[in-house]
Amino acid sequence: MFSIETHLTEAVIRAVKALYGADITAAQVSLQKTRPDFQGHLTLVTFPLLRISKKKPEDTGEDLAIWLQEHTDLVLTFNIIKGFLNLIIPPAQWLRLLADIHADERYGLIAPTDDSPLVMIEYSSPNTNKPLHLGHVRNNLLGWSVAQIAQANGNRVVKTNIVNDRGIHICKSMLAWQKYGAGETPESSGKKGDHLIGDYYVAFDKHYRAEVAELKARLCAEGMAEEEAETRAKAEAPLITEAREMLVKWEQGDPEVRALWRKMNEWVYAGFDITYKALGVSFDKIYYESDTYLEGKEKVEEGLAKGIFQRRPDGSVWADLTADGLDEKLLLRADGTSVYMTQDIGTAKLRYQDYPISKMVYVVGNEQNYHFQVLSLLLDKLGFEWGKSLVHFSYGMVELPNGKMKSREGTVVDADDLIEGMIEQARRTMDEAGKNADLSEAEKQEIARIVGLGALKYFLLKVDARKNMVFNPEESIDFNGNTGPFIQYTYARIRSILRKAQDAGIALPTALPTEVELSAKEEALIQQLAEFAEVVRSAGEDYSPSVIANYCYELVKNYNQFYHDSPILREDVPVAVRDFRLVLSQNVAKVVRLGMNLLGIEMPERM
RNA sequence: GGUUCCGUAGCUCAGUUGGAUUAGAGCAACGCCCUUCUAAGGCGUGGGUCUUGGGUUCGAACCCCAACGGAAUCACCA
Repeated sequence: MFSIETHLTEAVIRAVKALYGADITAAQVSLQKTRPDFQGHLTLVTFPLLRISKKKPEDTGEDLAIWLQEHTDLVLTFNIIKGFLNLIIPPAQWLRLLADIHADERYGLIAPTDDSPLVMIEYSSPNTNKPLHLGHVRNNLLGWSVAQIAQANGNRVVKTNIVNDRGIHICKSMLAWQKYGAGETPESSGKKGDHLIGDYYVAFDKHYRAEVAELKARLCAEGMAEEEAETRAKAEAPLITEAREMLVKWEQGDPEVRALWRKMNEWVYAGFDITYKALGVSFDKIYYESDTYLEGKEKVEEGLAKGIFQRRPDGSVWADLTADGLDEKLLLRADGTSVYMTQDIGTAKLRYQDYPISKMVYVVGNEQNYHFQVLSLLLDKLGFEWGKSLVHFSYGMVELPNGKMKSREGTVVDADDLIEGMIEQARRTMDEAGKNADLSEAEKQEIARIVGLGALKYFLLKVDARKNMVFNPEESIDFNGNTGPFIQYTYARIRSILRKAQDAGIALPTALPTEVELSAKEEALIQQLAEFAEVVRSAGEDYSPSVIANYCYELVKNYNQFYHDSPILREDVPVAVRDFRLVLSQNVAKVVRLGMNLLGIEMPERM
């Protein structure tokens, strides 16, 4: 693919050789986009070259500029401000660049081949005792997007999900359902399965706390100190005791408990599937902790035999990571049961058996940074090739204006409610604008879905993933300004123009006119379009959907300015100009769509 | 206390292989622009000691050191 920057960089290297007799590398050529307040497209910063030229910045710039003008067709004119050589690229180069972009339906994206590296991306990984909330939504959208971006950079991608389907938390829901459920099912109640299970998790907590309060009061009355009474009550309340007994039965494979567990998990999965589908995310392979939690033991035993791990007198197994600057880490309890870390080792083992993974990416919140630091070391010690280079894609929390979401305080933002609310809001905005009168109800609803989800997804993905972010439920998510709908709207407008052109019998030119005068805005738009390839590359390198989001916004913002003062289909526009503008618009739409699709955001043809 | 991350406009956020006098958007506030390709748009006004203090250099929001403020983590929970 033709790139003005690449050619210019090479030319500068030759110029420095010719003028000053020195060999420099591409890395030493500081070429950047010219700032908007100056004349030019690209700027060569000559300060770093002064040591070579042994001349003043102005003279060095002039030497180089004149050489470039004489020996290449890349420089029309130039201006120099101190160490900044601003280059104006001839229009023919921009037209050539646009023609290249126009010819490539998937400009900027690299298609994977059978030999491409295999990247496995783990995301979502929910517990099965309650429905998904806003924090999970951020995880799911980031995971999906990171997978799309990895693929766009020429990797084969396997999306995976490890479902935490076992443990005391599920037993709590199961127990509460047995006690207070009266046989309620998703069918009988009309509730989504995950919400039904979540309700019983809450019910457990409510009754448990009542028991604790009662028990504590009795113990205090018997003369026990308050603090001790509270600890005792929490540990010995009948409900928690029963839940623990249930977990033991589960581990023993008690048929009745297992059957209930299977039934209730199925309800949850059915509920999750609806949410996943609404979010537009999916997985290539799903792992369940009930299948993997025993697998890690074998690996730990192996490490023990190799002398990587140590067994203590009580029988527990530890990894000593003090040499790596970390602590000692428990891998097996004294009774031989596994812990979280053991499970992750087991899961890694299974994945390695299933796929020839070259890189593993875990999309998991930043509260687990330490865990993944340890996991990386352990997997490496155990001989997993990708262990050392595993990527913990560590993202920040979604907070409310008053701080964290707390289920106790009922401030958890439910994923399903949020999605539904966004779609409804999109529909209202749409109906008020009244541009949808000729559409069928189904079409209206489909656009509302695309726009509502676009708003939600863009809102969560435009922010740097590493950072904690704030979501204000009162203000809700905007549809104006730097938002998904703003970008979708621009796309829909372009599509509308293209439809109108077609209706008027104007064929979209396959080849660009060669003789067109370009405005500065138009040249800048082509330049920006061309940058998409580099943006995708950089988003892939940094695992950063927000880079794509911000690029799309900037592109669309600039297009809107162009749109505002450049007529396209009006009578007085010369044919060559009209054709050029149609092609430019079409390619802006194309690139924006490709970019937004990498975020999992769909683009409406109308809105 | 140790480790990691963060601190940019009233609010939410861009801006890191250091670059140009005047640090950008959006929201909120206040103006202007629809008989003209979709006004979910465009244009404008006001709003900042880039937490603070040192250092590195031709040049620092960005790199280094320290302080202050906030978050996460340092579980035989997952």
